[in-house]
Amino acid sequence: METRGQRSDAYHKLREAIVSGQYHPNERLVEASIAQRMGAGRTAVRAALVRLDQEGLVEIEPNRGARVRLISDREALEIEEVRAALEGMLARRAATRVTAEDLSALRQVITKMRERVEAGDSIGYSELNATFHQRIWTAADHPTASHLLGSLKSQGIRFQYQTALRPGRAQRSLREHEAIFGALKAHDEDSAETAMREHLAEVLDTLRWAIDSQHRAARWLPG
Amino acid sequence: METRGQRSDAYHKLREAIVSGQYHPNERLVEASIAQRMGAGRTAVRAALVRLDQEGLVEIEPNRGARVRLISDREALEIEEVRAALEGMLARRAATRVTAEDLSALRQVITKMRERVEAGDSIGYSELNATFHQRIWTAADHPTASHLLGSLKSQGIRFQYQTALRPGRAQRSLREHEAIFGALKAHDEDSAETAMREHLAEVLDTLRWAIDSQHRAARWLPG
DNA sequence: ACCGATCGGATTGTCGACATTATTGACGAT
DNA sequence: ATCGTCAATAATGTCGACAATCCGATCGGT
Repeated sequence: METRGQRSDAYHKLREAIVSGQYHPNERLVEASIAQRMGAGRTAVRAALVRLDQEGLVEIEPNRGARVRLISDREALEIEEVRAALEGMLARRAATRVTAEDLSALRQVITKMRERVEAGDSIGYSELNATFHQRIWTAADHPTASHLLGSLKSQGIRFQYQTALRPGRAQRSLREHEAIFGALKAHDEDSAETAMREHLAEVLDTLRWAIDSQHRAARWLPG
Repeated sequence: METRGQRSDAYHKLREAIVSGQYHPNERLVEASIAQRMGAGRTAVRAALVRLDQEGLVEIEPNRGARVRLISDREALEIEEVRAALEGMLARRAATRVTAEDLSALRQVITKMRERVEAGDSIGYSELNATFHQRIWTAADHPTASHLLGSLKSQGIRFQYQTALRPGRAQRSLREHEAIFGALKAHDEDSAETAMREHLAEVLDTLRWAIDSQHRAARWLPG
């Protein structure tokens, strides 16, 4: 019964390690050391790397090994665009399918969000934001899109908190979430989709701003 | 210089074999026989299977091997929905980026499509349809979305030709493509997106119809 | 005749060994 | 001093062998 423990979760472990930032972008992932570090065989690690490569979290160059894939600024923006398109569709679907439980759960999340905004806790807000969106995914009952969104999310993780830095963003974001909630509660497909799209268009704008100001900073300090 | 040939294209070979229908859905993919059949080692085949599993074309059950994944009717519809959302976004982007060459290429494709419709050649039409859409992808210049669409397309391949069976579909489809072309030519983002969305909504409807009539047929023959 | 246990073939999962390939650093010629 | 060559090293890619697992068939008891 206690034979488990060495399970083939090398994939999950490694994935978690990358997403949580234990390995930096462009850092080399040497099979042997990883295998030792997590008590798995090199074979299992290899398989995990192949999966992560296909998933876009890792890049394998033939005969040159694997490294954590660096998501470029441009790509981060593209990911956000795809997310907007997909979540817009999901919001539409969710409008006709939300249950009472979904709605009450969403309402609770919004309440907590409001608290965080007032407390100035932007990282707490960010996490609530994620749960809000994911609750909509489940309400939309659309495994295909949800799967893709999950994968995209883990790729864009590096940029997740940068959008929270913009002054006044949290308040606006909160209002946008309230609008989405209202549309879902009214079971209004069109409003739900447009509200979600407008929200994510704002996020996209904020991300552009964050990336831009990052570039400005990079030019000042070293020059 | 001719040492190549044994490259690790086991993945590409196997993928092509599956997509082109050489292996049927739910058919078992035995590592040893595949390895022999394409002159690769079992290791390479294993890696290929892992990638294909992550890609959704193959399903691996631990200790029970791999089989060609069967895409359910529901999933086919979901895939088509995602495609609609993504291509709508791409059409919008393409509207501001199409070059003169893009437009002339698209015009040529439409001309050929018209020929096919008049000739009643629905499979030829289907192929032109694919090139039309893909040309828009490249015009949109959005690698992230294009990559996802390519992956989705190969999953839904089994349903590709079923939508052509509906009477009168080709004519309507042709008009829809013309509308998309007009919007792109006018560099009108909004019309481009809505034209594309309406087109794919029609495709989605046709797919629903095709699946439905399939079920009807299945009840008649054996019952 | 039915049902459960058990055995055998087939297939997958894992490991270690070895060949292949890049990369680094030292060396020597110009 | 600079460049190219070459050896040393480290990591990846591949293979064969063996263990673990699954599935079906056979067999014996009731």
